[in-house]
Amino acid sequence: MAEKIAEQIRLLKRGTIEIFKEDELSEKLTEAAKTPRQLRIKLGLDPTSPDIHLGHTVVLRKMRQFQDLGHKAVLIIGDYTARIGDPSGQNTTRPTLTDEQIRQNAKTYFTQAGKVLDTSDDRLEVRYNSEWLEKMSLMELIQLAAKKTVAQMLQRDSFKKRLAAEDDVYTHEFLYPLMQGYDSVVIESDVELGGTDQTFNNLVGRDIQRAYGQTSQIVITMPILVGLDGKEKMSKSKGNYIGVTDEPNDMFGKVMSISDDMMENYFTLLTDLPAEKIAKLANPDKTHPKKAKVLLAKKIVTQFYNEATAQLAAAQFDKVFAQGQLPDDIPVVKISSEPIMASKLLVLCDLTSSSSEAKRMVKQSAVSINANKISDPNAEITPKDGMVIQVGKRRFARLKIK
RNA sequence: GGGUCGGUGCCCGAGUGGUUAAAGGGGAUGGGCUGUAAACCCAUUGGCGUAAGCCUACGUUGGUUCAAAUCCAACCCGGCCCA
Repeated sequence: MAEKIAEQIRLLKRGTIEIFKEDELSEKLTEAAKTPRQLRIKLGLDPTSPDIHLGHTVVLRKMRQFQDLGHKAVLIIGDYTARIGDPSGQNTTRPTLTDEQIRQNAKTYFTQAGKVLDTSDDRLEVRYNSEWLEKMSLMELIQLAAKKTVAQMLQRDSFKKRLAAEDDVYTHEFLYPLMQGYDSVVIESDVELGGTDQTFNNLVGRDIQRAYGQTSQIVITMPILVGLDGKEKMSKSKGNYIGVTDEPNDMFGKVMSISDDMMENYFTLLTDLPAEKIAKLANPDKTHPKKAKVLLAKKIVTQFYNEATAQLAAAQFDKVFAQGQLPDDIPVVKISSEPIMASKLLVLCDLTSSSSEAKRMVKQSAVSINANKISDPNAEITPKDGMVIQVGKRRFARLKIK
């Protein structure tokens, strides 16, 4: 029994940054196994952006491990909080969403999370926090706010930094940690998962639960996945992300574009490979980095599609980028056979966003027609069936005369 | 409420009457080199136009001027200090 629990802890610890606190987790797991009962594992989701990417899956994968051990995932859709705005202060101009948008986002979010999570009824519970927050009275809110001091709130790293940098910190931002903590009380969570950026909020949950007479949840923090640029965290707004719904070829290509020193991290957080194996793959003396990266890309594509698709994506990648051949699936653009100026043709094929950009591209010898580089943006092109226009390395269009 | 500083392109930031589509940096994109890696080198980075050129842009609105991101006024928004 004790051994089994130790084994579970070992598994659950993989890839985590910190567990508050490990011995409590061990107690909970032991108690759950004895009773028996399912632990309730909380994860808060922000439905302001509908698409989830690999950064989200780091935490979702951890959640899946808990599910596989028999526990229950409780997803909290922060629909109420989303209506107010962004707590991180990253982007003050973020538009406030309508109920309809939020609901829509939550729905797609859920579908996408299902690619990682076990969605069967006894393993997953989805709750919207408007369910209880909407009903909260001002008095109740004041009582909640009375549980924490201002000094405690100012401990939060992002508040501290922003104050030091003389950036804005709005009063309502203090309410987010409190509300999230209150979520934990309502759903009686045993464990809360989150990225390290959520550490403060999630720890507030522990205090709030205690203040409301509950046992404190265990907080497990996961690393923030670095985005494709290798610098900032993966996020949709920064455009450095791999979405779980990205096309296989796209997904594969994006993984291939990460820098070598990010590979180990990606292997650890995004695959189930054992640590020893990863160490071998990440060591350039033992494995050629390109080869290791191909494996990583295949593993990732396989997770969201299947192995055969991953193989195809790998073959396609090799064909287009290693051998410089054309990809199989080039978007077809219908066009009349009238001669057209090159710069206009590019816009028409949606290969550039403006004709000014098109002209620049041509001048920079980025454009080729049927594999022949062109240099005059004003050249008249006579469209032919099957003619292939290429801009840069990865933008293609095939013409079809209508 | 008072004082003071500020609001510039995707971001940061220089510019204080004309030579400003606006220095410099970051980012991004294209080319070279490669393994669509990193590093490095070169180039591009508002729109329309075949071109000459035209249009739009420095918080908002109005004004002064031949000419305004730059001067004036009012307003909106924010930081800091004081209360």
